[in-house]
Amino acid sequence: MGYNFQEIEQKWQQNWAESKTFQASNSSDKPKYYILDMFPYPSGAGLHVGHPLGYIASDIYARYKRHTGFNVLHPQGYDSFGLPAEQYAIQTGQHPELTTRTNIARYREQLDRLGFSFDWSREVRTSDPNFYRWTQWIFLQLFHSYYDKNEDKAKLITDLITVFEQEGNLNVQAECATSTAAFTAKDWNSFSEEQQQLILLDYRLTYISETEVNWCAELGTVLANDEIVNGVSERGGFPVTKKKMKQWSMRIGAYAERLLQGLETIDWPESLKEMQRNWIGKSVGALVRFPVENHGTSLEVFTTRPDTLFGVTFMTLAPELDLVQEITTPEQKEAVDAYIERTTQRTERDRMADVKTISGVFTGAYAIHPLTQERIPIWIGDYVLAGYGTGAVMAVPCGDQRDYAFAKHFAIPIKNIFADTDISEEAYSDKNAGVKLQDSGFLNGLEYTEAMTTVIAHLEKTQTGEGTINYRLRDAIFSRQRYWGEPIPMYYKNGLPVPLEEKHLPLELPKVENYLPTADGAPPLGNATEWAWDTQKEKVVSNDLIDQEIIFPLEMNTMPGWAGSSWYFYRYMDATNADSFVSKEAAAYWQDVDLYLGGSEHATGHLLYSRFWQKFLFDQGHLPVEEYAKKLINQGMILGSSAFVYRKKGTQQYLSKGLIDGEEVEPIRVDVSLVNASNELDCEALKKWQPQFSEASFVLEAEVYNVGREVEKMSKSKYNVVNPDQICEDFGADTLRMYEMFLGPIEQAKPWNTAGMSGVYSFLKKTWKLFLPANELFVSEENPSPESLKTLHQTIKKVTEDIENFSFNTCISAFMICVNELSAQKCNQRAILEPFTILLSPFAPHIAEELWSLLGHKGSISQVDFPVFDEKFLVESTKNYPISFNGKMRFTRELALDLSAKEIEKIILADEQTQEQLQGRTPKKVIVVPGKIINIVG
RNA sequence: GCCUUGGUGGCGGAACUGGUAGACGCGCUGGAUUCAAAAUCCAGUUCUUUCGGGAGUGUGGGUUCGAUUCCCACCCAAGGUACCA
Repeated sequence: MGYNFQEIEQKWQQNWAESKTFQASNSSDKPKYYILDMFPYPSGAGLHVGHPLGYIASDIYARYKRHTGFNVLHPQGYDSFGLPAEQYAIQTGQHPELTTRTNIARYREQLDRLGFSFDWSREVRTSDPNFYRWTQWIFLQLFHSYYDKNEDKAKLITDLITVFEQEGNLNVQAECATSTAAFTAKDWNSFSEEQQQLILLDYRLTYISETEVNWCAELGTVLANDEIVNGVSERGGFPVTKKKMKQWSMRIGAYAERLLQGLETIDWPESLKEMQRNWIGKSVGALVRFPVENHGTSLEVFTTRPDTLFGVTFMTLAPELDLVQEITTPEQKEAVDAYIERTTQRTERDRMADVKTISGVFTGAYAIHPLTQERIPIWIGDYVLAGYGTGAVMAVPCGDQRDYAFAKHFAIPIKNIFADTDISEEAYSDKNAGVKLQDSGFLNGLEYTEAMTTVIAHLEKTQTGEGTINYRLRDAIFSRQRYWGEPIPMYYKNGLPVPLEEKHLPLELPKVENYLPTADGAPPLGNATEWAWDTQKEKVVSNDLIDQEIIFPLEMNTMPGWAGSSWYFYRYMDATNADSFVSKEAAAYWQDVDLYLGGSEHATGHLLYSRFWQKFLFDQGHLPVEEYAKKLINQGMILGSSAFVYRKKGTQQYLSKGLIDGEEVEPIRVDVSLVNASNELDCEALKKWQPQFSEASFVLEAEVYNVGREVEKMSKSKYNVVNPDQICEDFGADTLRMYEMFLGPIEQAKPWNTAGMSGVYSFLKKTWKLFLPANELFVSEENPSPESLKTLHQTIKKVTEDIENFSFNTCISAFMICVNELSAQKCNQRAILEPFTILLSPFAPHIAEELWSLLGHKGSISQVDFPVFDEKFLVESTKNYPISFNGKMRFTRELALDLSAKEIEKIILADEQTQEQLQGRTPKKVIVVPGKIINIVG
């Protein structure tokens, strides 16, 4: 019979499910360990071989941790809100919930087949009302909070109201909209309810504002910056334009500094931390005020180089700035208006396309230099962005390349304030020590660092500016014009948003007939007939009943994809709690995620937003820690290898790969299952695959049609998806698990190929044969030989170290060596085979369970203690004498310390083994380095 | 451009704090077994060679008795980011 993986795997998967082997408890004498995977979006294409990569790795680690005495939480769920299900609904009219359910069932089936040790009793789905009621609840908490800059934490908005009533906002240090005006307690108390609410909206951590958004007309929705790639939508590749809309936003900017600082406390990959740092984009510099000539106002600019203040020869404003209209002189008005008109018409895409083109217009106005009182011309130019800093820059052409190019282009004077530098070709933008300032008043002779502190001190003393810190991170837009997402629990009374109360959650998604935006441009929820809030009956009622007194329209936007995923990892701790998103006790027990595994593509999305919510919920006392994931590992994607056929233009003739040179052909992707491992196409199968190929004729080379290959992301639309089911069928889950780990380091992206599968498969067969050489268990109770013990303990050492380091590919090599050696030793002692089975069980759990039970054990192997490495079994044959010889010879450190070169030479010549290796030759040179190793050059 | 990571046989990839480069697997070659094939087992496999050797970890330098590993400069690839003042 041999190794019957199908029977074994089915048997143990069933056994685990029935005995609830992997259910975690929320209390235990053992230390806790929480290992988390990024939960999948259940797409219609099903699971492909890339998905399980991370899950296999985390499963190995979770199983290892159970073996080493931890109470392990290893849950799984589904990020089940999302655009694809909605797109599918638009096309087919099927409710997204229905398709999502079907997809989840399929995912579950595929996941189960791989033998994961998930605790499914804690499964979560973000689209489940029992889950999203808590997403909505967190949204309300954010709405009821503001950020106090003095205490550097989020506080309740009711506290802020108390302050306003007593002393107005004059002393309030809080994150708020830039437009918020100052008011006294008296003012506040005289404001109408409506005015008060509008002011509070400027302070809330989630707020409504008119924002310029990335609008994608084809998708009918707003996109976040990270959903846009190269100026087109990540999904579908549709054009994106700017549009002003009323949107919910999250004040993530309030947490910029803490998000940055927090990175120092967590063990995440350096590259990912760097990405987040860049995204937050902290710059230290100064705000400088330039009074505008003949105007009451002054122009405020942000600069990272206040030391170059004396080098300013012009100012540039972003064309969108309101101030531009105010200060433009009548003579320049026409030119300025024309320029503004031109820039607004240009889409983001156009603007990116010609970064090199320099454009701008003089406004006719002048600013007064705060230190020299010189008149500085004010220009506008679209290289200045309205959304960063103050939307205005002081231009120092000698020190900034963009300013330099602008000045050259418009023949504006350039003043060199850097002594002994050449700026005839380009600006001098380095901050090197040694370069002294000149022509810079009281800064003359100073270098960068000194000049910075001196000038900032001076600005602050003369009240013309101050040192400041600026962040690139913008507030996150939270509204989506989509159906398949969490409804925002708000209704509108007199145009102002009013939150629902906690007891009214969840606010469930209404039924709609049509998932597209309405004819008048409202989001899909505008199609719902039952989408109004009755404040008396406290329930959702029909839109027809809306009046101005008690029944109001509900918010029609839904939440973005990252809402549910920003906190789901706490729900696993207490998945069925109906009273809170997680109980205090469960959160106190599990605390945080010890190890989080997922792709780096979420670096500036999910992984940043979730840290933000975490800090907020921590501030409000709902969670015990400020960072939720101690350690994070990025697993690399498994890429697909797409296959191409080449159609001769305008014909039904397909040329083999080697024949396309010099021909006009169009490459067409074909399903990879139609191609064999040597890139040969099954032509008959292709004809049947799609109607467009039914009339195809093939031009072969050497009797076969060779396809072209290209490595790219695995995706249904690229026909390069390889699905794990067939591999489980042919080789078994244990082989697939080990093979995916054997493919290479976990962090690395790698193309999928099945070429090496047979190696892993034959390893498992050899393992089986080691226990059952003649289809029957053959195990002796004798004491094992020293060599077998040595092999075992070497393997224990290597496997333990490699698991701890997540170096699973080398770990599997160690297993292969071990089995080869034990086979060669004809080892069949229980004392060796039993520990070996435990070592193997995290990787190949099914075969390990089977062998464990064959060895006569009752119960699952999964909780058995992991074998411990014992050095005494490693026979120290190499202790005092040459480890080996190959032109060089190595001694232990102790020996090298004690002996001189001459003495060592004597030992070498006296040693029989060495003599043999030297084959009669005498060493030419002996090099002794005290405390190190000795080289003998033969 | 900037930031991050990486560059080792025909291929995927090993090599701990500098110490026998190429572990392990695939592929390939030869052999055993078989009527034959599959499966299995054994041996070989960086390149080069006049069989003594010689060269070799992207390129060029440097430090060291000794460098894939450390330092400098450059080239290339992947991912991120971009008129961010």
